[in-house]
Amino acid sequence: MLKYQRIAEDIEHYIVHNRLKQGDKLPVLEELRRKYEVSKSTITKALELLEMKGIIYQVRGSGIFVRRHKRKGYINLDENQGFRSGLDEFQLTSEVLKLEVMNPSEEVMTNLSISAEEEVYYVKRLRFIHGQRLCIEESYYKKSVVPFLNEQIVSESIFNYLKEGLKLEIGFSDNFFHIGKLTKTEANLLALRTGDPGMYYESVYHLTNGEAFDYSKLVYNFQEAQFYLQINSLS
Amino acid sequence: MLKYQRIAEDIEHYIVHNRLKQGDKLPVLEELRRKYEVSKSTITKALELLEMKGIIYQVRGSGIFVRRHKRKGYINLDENQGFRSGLDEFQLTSEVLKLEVMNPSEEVMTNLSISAEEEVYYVKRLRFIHGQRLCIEESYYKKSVVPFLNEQIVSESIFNYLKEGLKLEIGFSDNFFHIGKLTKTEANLLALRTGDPGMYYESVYHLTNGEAFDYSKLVYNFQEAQFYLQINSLS
DNA sequence: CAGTGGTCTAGACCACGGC
DNA sequence: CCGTGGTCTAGACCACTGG
Repeated sequence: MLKYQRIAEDIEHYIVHNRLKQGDKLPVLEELRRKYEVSKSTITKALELLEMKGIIYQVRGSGIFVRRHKRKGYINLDENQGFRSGLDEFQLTSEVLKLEVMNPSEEVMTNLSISAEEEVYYVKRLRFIHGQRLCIEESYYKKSVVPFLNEQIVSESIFNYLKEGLKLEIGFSDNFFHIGKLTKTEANLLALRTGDPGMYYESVYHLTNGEAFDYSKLVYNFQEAQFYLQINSLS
Repeated sequence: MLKYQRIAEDIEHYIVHNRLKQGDKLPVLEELRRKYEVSKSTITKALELLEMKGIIYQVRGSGIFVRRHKRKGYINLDENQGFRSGLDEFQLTSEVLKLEVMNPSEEVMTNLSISAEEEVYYVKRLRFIHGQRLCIEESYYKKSVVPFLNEQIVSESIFNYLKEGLKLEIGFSDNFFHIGKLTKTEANLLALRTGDPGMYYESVYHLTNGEAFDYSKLVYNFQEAQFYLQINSLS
């Protein structure tokens, strides 16, 4: 593990452990530099990481402050699935509806940039949060990247398996969503009524080398799904 | 303007101007360094910025590549309002329903971290996209930060005024949303039916010094609203 | 004007990809 | 093995905040 990652982690732990609140001041840069015995740039890099994660903000001429404006019960879109699995705080379980190897449809071919010959795993799950129906999930994984899946893996956290088991390095994702009315089939699965509100969410996940390996389509239950998102300015 | 910002902008223009596509390779780091006559770290910083913005991705041992998986007609949540105003591509107009100075409600006090005495501007607008009703927006601006607003400013892009006119430096925002059914009042404004799907979106915008200055509540029309979001891994 | 964070440099060394 | 991006250092200088 790299120095700046270790330092970032340490500072994050420090914030959590000391129950620091929004706006609380952290030690100044020079002090951190002395504490960790690294160069200024390394500390800067660590703080930059924490800033991107929405954990702190830095004010020139003033100091480094804690950013903590989350609301309880909201799912963080950034750490959804592929990234920092912040869903641990939620009791998330799954019922596997389908698991098979297949050839991709046009839609899947487009989103994963593959040909009709390349096989994919198809996984359809019903996901529960605190025992309530949260969403229907249909995922397609490139078989060349994810060579094996079974009922057990798929009934737990797939992304955890991809990262811990297969050591896949996930780089970035493209996400699209809109609101609509549930079809009869969708409503049945979510124990709602036809025409009730639903959020339709699509993701394409890429490895660090840019290769797309997962295309997922989700339909969220309007009664259970609430999200939050921290955005930085990036001048 | 800083060196690394200027370089990042230049590279972005280069990508757009040469119509580079997803996966196209950019010149290698050393070449860019020579071209711009700066140190390696400065180029790295510029590329990091572009990476965060979702414009490129870098692969160690391989190169720098263009990332361009947007879908047309989707609103980018990152560059919504406060940030890179990418809404220019959409024909966005507003009808002002209300504009007044008032004392904050409990809800506004909490979200802006202010007391009951501190006055705020209240703006209610109906926003149109390509002439269609996109959303109802209710915004509260701290009067101490935004001392003046009038009908004309408010009928155009408020954030543009805040940045260009007032020279406010926006640092980050916290965003929350969920799905629900429209009330009668909401449905009337959006020309939909009571009980139709809607997306309820709340934002709190902060200056670079961490001070919250805008709390906004939006209700999106399910027929017009579709969003995208690029997420990076941030190990 | 002292304190604090931000930019930039030059250069050493490391880690990964692909031939 | 070589080319490529990533980390890290030490230090100079700059820009903003707040008393």
